[in-house]
Formats: sequence, structure tokens, C-alpha cells
Amino acid sequence: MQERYDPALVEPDARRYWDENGTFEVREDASRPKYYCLCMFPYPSGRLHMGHVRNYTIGDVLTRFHRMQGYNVLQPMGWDAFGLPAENAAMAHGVPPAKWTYDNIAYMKRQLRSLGLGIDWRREVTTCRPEYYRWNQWLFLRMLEKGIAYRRTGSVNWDPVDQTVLANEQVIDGRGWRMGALVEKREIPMYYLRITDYAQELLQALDGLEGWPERVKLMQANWIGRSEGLEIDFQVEGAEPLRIYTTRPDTLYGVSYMAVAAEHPLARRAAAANPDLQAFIAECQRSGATEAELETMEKRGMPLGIDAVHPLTGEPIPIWVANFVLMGYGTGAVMAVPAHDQRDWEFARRYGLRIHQVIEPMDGSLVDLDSGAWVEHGRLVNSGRFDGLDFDEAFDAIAKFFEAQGTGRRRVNYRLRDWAISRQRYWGCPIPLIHCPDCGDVPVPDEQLPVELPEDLVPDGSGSPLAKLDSFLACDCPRCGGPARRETDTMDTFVDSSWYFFRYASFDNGNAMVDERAEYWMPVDQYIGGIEHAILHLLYSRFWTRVMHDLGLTGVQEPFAKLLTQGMVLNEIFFRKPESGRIVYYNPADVDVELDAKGARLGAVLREDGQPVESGGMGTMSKSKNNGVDPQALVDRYGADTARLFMMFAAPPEQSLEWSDEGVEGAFRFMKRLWRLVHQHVSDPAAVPALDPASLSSAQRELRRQVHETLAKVTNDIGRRHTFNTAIAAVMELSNALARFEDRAPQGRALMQEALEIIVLALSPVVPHACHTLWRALGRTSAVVDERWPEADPAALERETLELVVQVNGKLRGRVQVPADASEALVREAALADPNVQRFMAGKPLRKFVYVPGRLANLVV
RNA sequence: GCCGGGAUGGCGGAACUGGUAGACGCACCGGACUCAAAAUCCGGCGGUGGCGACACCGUGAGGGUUCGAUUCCCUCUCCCGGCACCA
Repeated sequence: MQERYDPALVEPDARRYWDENGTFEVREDASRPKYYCLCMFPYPSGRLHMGHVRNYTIGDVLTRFHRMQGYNVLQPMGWDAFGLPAENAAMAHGVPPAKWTYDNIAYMKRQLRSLGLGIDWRREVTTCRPEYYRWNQWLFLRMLEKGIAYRRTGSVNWDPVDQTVLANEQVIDGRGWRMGALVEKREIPMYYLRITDYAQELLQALDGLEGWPERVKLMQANWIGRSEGLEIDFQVEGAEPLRIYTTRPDTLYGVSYMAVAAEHPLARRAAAANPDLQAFIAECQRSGATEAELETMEKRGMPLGIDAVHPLTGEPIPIWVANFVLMGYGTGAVMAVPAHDQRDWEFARRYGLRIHQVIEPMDGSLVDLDSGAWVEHGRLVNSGRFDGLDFDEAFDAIAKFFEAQGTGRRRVNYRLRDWAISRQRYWGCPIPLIHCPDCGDVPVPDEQLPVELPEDLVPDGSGSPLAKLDSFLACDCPRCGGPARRETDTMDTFVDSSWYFFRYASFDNGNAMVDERAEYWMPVDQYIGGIEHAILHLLYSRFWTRVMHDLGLTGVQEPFAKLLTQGMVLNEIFFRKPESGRIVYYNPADVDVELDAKGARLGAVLREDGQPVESGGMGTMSKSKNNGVDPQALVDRYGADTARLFMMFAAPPEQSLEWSDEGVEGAFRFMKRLWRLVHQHVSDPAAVPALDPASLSSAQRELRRQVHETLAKVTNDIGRRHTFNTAIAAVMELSNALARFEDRAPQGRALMQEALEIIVLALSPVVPHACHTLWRALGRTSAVVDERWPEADPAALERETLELVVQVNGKLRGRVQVPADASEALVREAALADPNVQRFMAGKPLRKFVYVPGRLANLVV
């Protein structure tokens, strides 16, 4: 073996072995338990970033660990290849999105390979290829048949200068990102998927997802947002009744106005004869479309001059148009109770509307409505015959009243909205529909699938290039054969990522979306990806899987048995803020940090000019903050193993990870120490006999216990807790102990051999290249990747004595050695005998004795 | 604004089920080796007081429960993720 650790020599060698032996190529095998380990596939943006490296290293560690535990493990990889950045790159460089995307994939695939990931590359899936997206189209048509897909209008951001629809990301402060035009909301026809039909199922099934983090399940439950309330019709003179939904029917007597969306028919009608209203409605249509903007903007409104009739009192209730009511959500109208809803209270204060208390606290205490709304449940007052009822009684009584009248009903409502999948973009999966002047919207027949996307177009930022391409547009109506026009909208890219995990199992089937191989592999046993996908991607995938289940395509209802949400990768932000002009960000690699004598930070300067820069703290690695670190440079300099080791050691996987050049150096140093440890052992010519545990000295027994305790800890930390950082820390501790262990007697050598073999096996999932070589260096002829995961020897773990902590009144005052099987009485005696303990008891009588076996004794005086 | 999460030495983090706060690594300081430097190795390293044994303080802030709280509860501050057309 080489004396010096040289990853450039070791790593290609190990990878060659895995490739030549097809180590990670797997097929279905009923004789072994299967383990489907899946990482979220990357968007081919150009180069791998640190988040990818972190994600795929976690997946690879779990893949290799489970392989060694005897599972039949599938780890596939693919490309989420449709999307907006390809169109942006196309516009910037005049290259077709397809070429840009395929070039990126080729480069990033080389990068992934250099990380030494145990991937079955035969199964690679690329979502922009027709053999993949034809099944998007095929399933969409099935959904259309079932009524799960439907068409209606929806609101989009419209750039009036570019004459194009903008993504939320492309709207900056209400203006289009390219020309700076004021963006308008516009209603256009779109296709929707009825995810709301699955709301109840998607909510209930969360309880069964035991392998999911609680916080993700909570976020999904809140997103679905089930509520129970009443749907009530308010009569409006000379118009259709105004229908609203409320979860607080108990506050009905406190309604002092109604609020409708700008697009509501009542608002439109009232505006016809009122220029001020027209201006206000036009202004509402210019305001932002995102929920965050809607909720934080100034709440404004204007009266329509129309009244609704209060259904219980018969009093007139003024109807207002308000900028915070959304037409696309619920009925586009709400009832407002300023006394018991904070937003209504603020609106009423602003416009001098009535604030009328109808609920009081159960204890009859007074409520201060001058400082804000009182939103708790309580007892009804000022509510006619409902006075004195509590929330539940009032809900019930009022529901019965409306049900008897036929003007209202109980209703379960969801915050979740149907999924709009139409995108007015080129680089996406074409929606397989044909518009015929005679037959209307006609689905493309299955035998004409896929509707292929031309790959040589270059978008110019003004609408979809498909709409300008006759060869794509022109077609025959499948129903009447007459001339027709193809749909030019493409699908949301979340469609592509909602089922790719099925396709990895049936990757080469040209005749069906999925086959029986998917039934073998699904569900995914462990899914790993960024926390930023906790809601949308994961919810859409759960929905899509249920639709496939209901169409008989799979027996699986939930796609991901276990979920690990990895944290973001952060780095320092350095900047200068000139007196005038924009903030300039400097890459941390170009900044020197000045320290005081204790190593605490004094300041930072730009190396180039020696002048100070300001620190902006830690932030996600991004282009805009210029704080990214290229993983390729890291791999080129230190090798993949050091990159993997640092990523796994620096933080537990669910937490954000702070980048540190020094930390990488530390990981590399450990690799060198490990290498040297093995080298020293194997280059000693003294024989290594078989280990005889019974004959070990007490120092040898002590070390062997540490070896097996470490093994037990690593097994638990990787397999159960997924805290790779603590597993690695334990191995570092053990290797420090081994470096101090200089026993060259035959049994000392034998113990060293056992310890080094266990270390190499235990680290092989994390640093597989180096361990491949070290295993052979230790005299083993097998490949470490094919070895079984070792088990800790219970005999080695046994202890004769224990050290217990002794507290007086909960404060640490001493330690005692006791036999491992000591009785409580013996422990009490030993604890009381400790001189320091006696000092703190100061002769006071023992009031209570708390004994936690194996841990501590607490003497309360 | 709403939903979810986080805050522990100079820094990243550890403490798994309420039981020894600071494992492991980094930075820093001291020493060995060297003509010297780098690399490597050895030692120290939360704060305050003390020659020392040791004591007191200390887990974002304030309060509570408990024999005992980084861990549980309440209030607050700041930071991060998501908010439906970025992926």
C-alpha cells in the first residue's frame, strides 16, 4: 500500500471496480428485502451545487449502509429537465433550451459520477424526453375522462409590453422583470386537476406516514386546511343572493359589512355606472397575486352602494369591494365581523364601519374593542334568541335555522385549491388537446401520443414560440377530420416530478407507463430532499400517486414511506454598501478575516484592496449573494471522499449546514490520519494472530469495548437516527484511541486488526473510495462494498464497574465507582460516603433519595 | 401577514426518553521536530474567583413546572424555509 494518502490515485480505481462489476445495477429479487433509496432529482441548471452534493451523499450513505445489511437496494438518478431557467438561458444566449439542457445534463452527470455515488445509471430518466412525457400526456387524458382534469378560467400575471404571462418570480415590485412594465392580473382559460377531491384523503393519510417528520406533516395538514363552517346566502335586492362561507356563524349578529373581490359580478355591475369604482377595481387588478403580498398589503376597499339583507335581523348590510378578497378562492365574497376578526376590525376602523360585540368571554369579563378584535370562542350576546349559547350550541342552532329555511348549510371547506397545470411556456410538456372550430376541445387520441415538443425553437420573451409555429399548430380534428389548432400551453413542471419515481422501476417499457417491476420497488423506502419541497412537490406527488392508484395503475397509495428533509447549505455573506448605488457582494474566497489573539473575529477585508467589507451573516449559497462554493473545485483538490466526509460531519442532515474551508481541511486531515493508522499497522512485519478475546489484558479489553461500543453507536446513528455527524465523531474518537494504542504483542496486533477492519467497514458508506483500498490493504481479498455490516460483540460490551454521578439538590458534587450490578442500597451508601457530598449535605437530614440506575444518584436535603 | 423550524464556547456542533452541558472537529495559545518554514506530533482551551482542592455563573430574553430543565409549558426577540407560475 502507498504510504501517502492520494485520493487522485485511489478514487478512480474504486469507481472502476464498481462500474466493471455492475455493483449498483439491480433487478427485482423476491428472495431479499428491497430498499428503494431515492434522492430528489436535480434540475439541470449547469453545474452541481453544494445542496446537490449534500443530498446525494446522504442518499449514498444510506444506500451503501442498507446494501451491507443485506437489502436489495435501488438508487436511481434522473433529470427534472423542463423549466423556466432553460428559456431564460435561451433568451440570453440564443441557444435552444433543449441544447442548453442536454449539455448541462452531460456535464452534471460527469460531476455526479465523480462523487462515487452508487447509482444504477441504466435507469436514468429525463423528463424532457418524449418517451417520458408521453406518459404525462397519457395520464392527463385519463384524468380528463374521469373528470379529474377540467377547464376553467384562472388569474395570471400579464405583462402588457411583452404580451406574455409571467411567473411570480418574474414580477419584481409589481413590474415585469425585462421591460419593467406594470403587471396586470388577467383571466385566461386553463386546465385544472381536482386535487380538492382528494383533500380529505390526503389529510387523513398523513397519520399513517410514520416515517415522515412531524413538521412536514403539520405543514401539509395546515396547507390542506380543513375547516367546518356554514355556507350562507345573503339576499341582495335585484340580484342573485350573495353566498359566503364562515367558520364563525356564532358571530353572525356582528356582521357589519360584506366584502367581495374586484372581479365579483356584483362589483362589476356596480362599477358600470361609477368611474371611481372602476378605477379602484383596476387598481386591485394591478396588485400582487401571491398570498404573501395579499396578506401584507394595505387593506383597502370601497362601498358598492348596494346592500345585502341580514338573514336573521333583516337589517341592510352594505356591500364593499375589497382588495384582500380573492375571486379564485371560495365564493369571492366574505362576511365581515369587525368585533371578532382582526382584519375586519382594522378595515372597519379605517372606514368608520360599525364594530358590534356579539361574543363575550365565558367568565363574563369585559372586552376592550378599542384596542383590537376579540377572536376567542365565548358566549353569545346581542344575538336575539341565540343569546347565552356557547360556540358549539350557537353553531348548531344557527345551522338548523338556515337548513330549515334552505338558505344555508353546513359545509366542510378546505384551504387547498385545485391545481392549475397550464403554463403559457414553450419548454414544457405539451398538453395533448386540439381545438376544433366545430367540435370544441378534443383530446389527442392515445395512438397519436406523444405530442412532441419541437426542440429547436428559441423563445424571445414575447409569448410561446409554439403559438407562432404553423407546423406545430396546424392539425386535423381527431373527431371530424377538419382543420384544427393544437393547444400551445404546456404542463406545470411539478407534473413531471410527481411520478418519476415510478418510472425508474419501469424505465425501459415503451408500451406502458408502469409495470409489475414498479410494484416490486414501490413505495420508495427512503426519500431525501430539501425542506423547501415540504409542501408543493410532496403534496402533488402524493395526489398523483393516488390518482394512479384509483386508475388501477398501482397498488400503492402513498409514494414515500420515509422522508428525510435536508437543510440548506449556507455560507458567509460579505458586502459593501456604497453611499450611492447598489450593494456589492464579495465571494468569501476573496475575503480575509482578521482575528484577535484568542481567535475571535475582529473584522474582514477584501484581499484585493485590503479595505474592510461588512459581514452579512450566514445565508443560503446563491448567485445573488455571491457566496457560492463550487463543489467541483473541492472534489478536484481534496477528492470526493473528503467532500463527502465534510458534508456528513459538519451538521446533522436536517439542519442547515454552514460552509467552512477549515472544516474541509479538518476532514482531509482525518482521511490522512486514518490512512496512516492502517499503513503503520500493515507495514509492521510482526505476525497478526487470530484474536482470542478471553486472553486479553484489561487495557486490551478496555479498548475492545470501545471498538464495539463505537460500532453499536455507528449502526444506530446511521441506520436509525440518521445523525451521520455523531457516527463520524465516534469513529474519530476511536481512531484517536487506536493511535495511542502501541501494544505490539500478538494479541495487541490481533485487536488492532479487528479494530481497523471495523473502522473501515463502518466508514465505507461515507468514504467508499478510500475504504475500498484500505480493506484490501488490511489483507482482505473481497471488496468492502460487498461485505456484510458487522455486528457488535455483546461479550465485548460487558462492564464490571460503573461510574455514577452523585448530586446534592440537583448539583453535581461527586462521582462513585460501583459494581455494574450494585443494588440501590449499595449506591446510596457509596454516595453518602463521598467526602465532597458530605460537605454539601452539611449534616442536614436526607429528605429524598433519587436513583437513576446506570446514571446518577441525587440526594435531596 | 399566515404556516413550519431554529437560537448552546471565538466558530460548526454534542448531550438519543427530564438526569454529568460543551463529545468530535475547526480556530487560537504553548511545546517537540526543523537552519527556518510548511507538514506532522504532544499539551491547553466557556466565564469569573482561587497557589490549589474547589466554588460561583453559564444553553437567545423573561417567567413557570420539577429533587433535577439545553430538553416540558407560557410570553417575547431575532434568524431561516414555504405561501400555490423558481425548482
